[in-house]
Amino acid sequence: MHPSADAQQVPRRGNEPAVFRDHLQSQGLRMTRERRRILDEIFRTEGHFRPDDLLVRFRTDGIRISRATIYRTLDLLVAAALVRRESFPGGGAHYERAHKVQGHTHHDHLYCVSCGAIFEFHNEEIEQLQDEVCQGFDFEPLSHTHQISGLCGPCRQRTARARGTRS
Amino acid sequence: MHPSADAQQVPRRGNEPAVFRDHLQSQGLRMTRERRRILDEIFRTEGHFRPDDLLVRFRTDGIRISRATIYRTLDLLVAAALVRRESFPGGGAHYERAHKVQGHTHHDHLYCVSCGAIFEFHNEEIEQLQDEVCQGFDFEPLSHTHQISGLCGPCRQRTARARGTRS
DNA sequence: GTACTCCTGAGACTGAGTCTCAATATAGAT
DNA sequence: ATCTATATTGAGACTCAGTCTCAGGAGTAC
Repeated sequence: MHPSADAQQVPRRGNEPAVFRDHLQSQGLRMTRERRRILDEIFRTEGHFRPDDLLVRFRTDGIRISRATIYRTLDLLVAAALVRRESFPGGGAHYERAHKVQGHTHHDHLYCVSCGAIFEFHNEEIEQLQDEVCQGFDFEPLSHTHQISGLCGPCRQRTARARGTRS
Repeated sequence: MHPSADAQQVPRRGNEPAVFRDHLQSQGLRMTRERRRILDEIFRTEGHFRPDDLLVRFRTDGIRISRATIYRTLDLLVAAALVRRESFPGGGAHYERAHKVQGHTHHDHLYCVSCGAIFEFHNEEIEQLQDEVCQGFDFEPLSHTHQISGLCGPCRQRTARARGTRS
């Protein structure tokens, strides 16, 4: 890959409004006050959030932005690769800032199907293998969701015992 | 890990009813006609299915099993690691037979955020690294969801161009 | 067979996310 | 700065997956 091209591909931290504007323009879409406010709100805070969290925060601040607009804008931000969507079994979608932006790391999840516990992990080798897979498909990875479901320590012992005793 | 224990851990193909029964018994639950029929129906066919697909198939065969029972049973099958749950952005959950069972392989997904195209991939090295991650957490992996979202060929060119021209 | 509980079905219910459409705001041209 | 074409918004109705309730039915142990 071209190192110079790469430098342009990875948006700098703080550069999100320009990236978003470019994405919108490329599709003939407009940067509106609502879209800018939603973007600002997301990049003002860390961590996961749900669409309704944004709605509540805006309401609290006396800003009226409709639920429909929030959902529509989140779709655009995901398409622009600025925001990442994550969904856990049994819940609505969560969103978070994309971690392609310089200086961020990201994590994936272990999910216990029995008790619902969530653990975070990060493995650089897996990340690299993913990129190789994508190359093979002429696919540009923007984000990913990697959840391993299974049984954590305590739950595992219970289920393993039950399975082992009878066949 | 103990190789002998492993042989017991991996259910043999065709052994699903016994595995399910054991799981139920271990929780003080019962193997009912409905649960058995749902299990049979799932293991009679290959591929993904949605809960309502089962509902329709049963209706077609003149078997009345309620939606509630199907959902409840799917939860139990997931907990017993016989069935795997997969959810794509913007759609309800899909289920499929778990692939820990001998003689099956499984795949993960590339998902184009722009056009919605889905590609399947399988990478054995990633699988192994996952297992290592799980060991580090004292976590028994039963299934996983690994989706890479991004841009496929045509969509990628459009977005990459838009991002590259202005900064 | 009896009893103790778990299980099921029907449909009401919940909550996330989408759609509609009239009113409004944006980007670009003049 | 003004104008115009058209993208965008808000409010709420709507859809649909999935959950809950509860009265009647059915496993399982003895």
